[in-house]
Amino acid sequence: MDKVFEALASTPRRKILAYLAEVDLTAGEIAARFDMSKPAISKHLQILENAGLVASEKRGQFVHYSLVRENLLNTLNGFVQRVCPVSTPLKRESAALRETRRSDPEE
Amino acid sequence: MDKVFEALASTPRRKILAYLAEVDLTAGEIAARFDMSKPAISKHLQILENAGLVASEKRGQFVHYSLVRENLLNTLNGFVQRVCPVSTPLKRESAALRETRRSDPEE
DNA sequence: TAAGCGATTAACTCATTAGTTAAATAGGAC
DNA sequence: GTCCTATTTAACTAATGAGTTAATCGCTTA
Repeated sequence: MDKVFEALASTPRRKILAYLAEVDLTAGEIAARFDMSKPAISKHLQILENAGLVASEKRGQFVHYSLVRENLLNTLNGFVQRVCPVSTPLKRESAALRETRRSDPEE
Repeated sequence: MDKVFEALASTPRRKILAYLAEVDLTAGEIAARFDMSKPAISKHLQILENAGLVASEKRGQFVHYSLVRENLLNTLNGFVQRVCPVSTPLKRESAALRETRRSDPEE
């Protein structure tokens, strides 16, 4: 959880997540979208992966990155629950996502 | 938004928010719950207030701090929307909270 | 096998953050 | 006014984070 919030604290990292929300990308494709060196992006990707927010898969010489939505939702949901115990915020979202994944042929 | 995620990146600050979710507290009462100096807590509170996550009110020599739920929910909601556009996560929560506040005699 | 490209690691710099103690500010009580 | 308490500000230190360039690793292909 600490790692997730730590990872989310950086604007470029949140931007990476936003890109990956649209489509899976290789490290190079991600780097091309930023005005920043590749090693810098590589480090950001490591942090995101270490936080469980993205997954990487090496295919040939490319490394493909994809978003891991579940951990993000669970973490934010858990925190919101603790701080705003008024109702049940992201529960429906998480449930909906799990449902989506279950019927998703990929992955 | 950057400020919010920045503020949430610190464990003690998230803990402060959790305390304030239960009850309003003075700066001293908050500091008493941590193994940390008062100036350190004061700085954390400033960061939280600057991010719009807490509000302070000086009453006599005490400064009372309270949680500002709306900004937290809106920010997290907005981000989740961008990254998980699958459905409508925190919208109901925000709506419910606004409803609560509207009919709340306090504040 | 040599060249080239994608990606990461290494080594380093610079700026920022988190914490400290000591001092200042401001209210309340005597 | 003087003292005491609550809180913040100032000044400083130590650790961490974000970025750089150069070097390395691994895969592809000619």
